[in-house]
Amino acid sequence: MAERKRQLVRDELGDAALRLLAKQGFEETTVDQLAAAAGVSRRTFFRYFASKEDVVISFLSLVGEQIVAEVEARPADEPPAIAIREAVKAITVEHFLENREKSVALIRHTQGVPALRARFAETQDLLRDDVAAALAHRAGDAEPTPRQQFAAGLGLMAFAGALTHWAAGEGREDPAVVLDAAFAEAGKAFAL
Amino acid sequence: MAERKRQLVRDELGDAALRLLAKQGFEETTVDQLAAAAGVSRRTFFRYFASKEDVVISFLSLVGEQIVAEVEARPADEPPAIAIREAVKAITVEHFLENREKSVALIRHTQGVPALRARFAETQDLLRDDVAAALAHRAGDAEPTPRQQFAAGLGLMAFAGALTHWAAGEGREDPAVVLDAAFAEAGKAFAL
DNA sequence: GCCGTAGCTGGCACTGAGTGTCAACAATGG
DNA sequence: CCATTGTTGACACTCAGTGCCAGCTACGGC
Repeated sequence: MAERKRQLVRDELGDAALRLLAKQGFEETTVDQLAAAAGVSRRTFFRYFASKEDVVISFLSLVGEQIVAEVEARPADEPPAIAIREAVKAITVEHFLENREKSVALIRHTQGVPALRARFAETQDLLRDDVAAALAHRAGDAEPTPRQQFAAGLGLMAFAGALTHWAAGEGREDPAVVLDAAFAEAGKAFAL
Repeated sequence: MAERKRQLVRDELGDAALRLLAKQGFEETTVDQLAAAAGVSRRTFFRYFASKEDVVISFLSLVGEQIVAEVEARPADEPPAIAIREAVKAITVEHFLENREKSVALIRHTQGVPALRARFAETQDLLRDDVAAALAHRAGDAEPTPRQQFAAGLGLMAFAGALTHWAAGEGREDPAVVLDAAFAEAGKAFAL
């Protein structure tokens, strides 16, 4: 129950921060202001978020964990491309359709602010390892093969591309359709 | 000629920095120490490198520029996968074979230090846009298509994978062979 | 109800990255 | 010999992130 309270505080803190960031811009806002906006000290802010970027990015990396779990749960004989596509589809639809406006704003910020874009690239890079490991584990291998790593990376690129496209259209399109299109294009990337 | 001198100073500075970083580790070394090792002030260091990570990464992003130029120079009817592969091969062989030890150390550091790995992911992300633009320009398009973006991304992933593999083997293998293998695997990433 | 203890909080001080500003000091050209 | 331009070092400053400690709360045992 202490765990639950901690999560509650964290949500509260994150909401206040996102509101302020949306109003002032990321680079123009200091951590002191974020803490003040939520009514806590700067020190406490850093007990809930490892960095200023973390407030924005943690949302994405939460999605990441669930994608990994979903990939792992997919049938072992399914091709990697399909497994990732369906995993991403399941999680995305669930997460992004509920609070569309917030998601669109979040994605836009992540694309537009250099520091956030960098952090996004970083987390995606780390996530790639985890997805590749999930693919390997699902197939009964101990170590991911290069091909599984490339599949994971390409799948996440398709995911990111779909997110960008979806956010550019204000989130009006059906995520499943956008994702299918992105994965189809990604699959033809190296077509001769 | 002022330009040339500036480049000279920059090289000198970079060399001294890399030597110290290799000895002490990246996180354990402050910018003050890097500056002192080269005999300049901290302020001057930042006139030549935008950040501490930049000393290590700028080498990679220099390679990036040349890859873009090489892609652009490739025949327009060549498939993207081949164009990127050959472009990367040409640049890589030229750059990494000459000073093998330095390259291996650089790659190892980039993989091992979280901050550098993050920066690498970031620059690769930016480079992807440039490579995609080069592909588009070469094909006569104004804007890169999603497929070209995925091709650029997958090509750079293959590049990075090949670098890792090559550095893991102390740089004893033939880069061209390693790259060909990586691109072959990458091409099968989404095979069904 | 009393008390130790465990977790959370705020305040403080500190390190280290990165930036703006300015004065001193070449080097260069007329 | 002088003016101009560019480079450098020094200083001060902001801000992110961390370590440390003292105070406060809540909770279970007695």
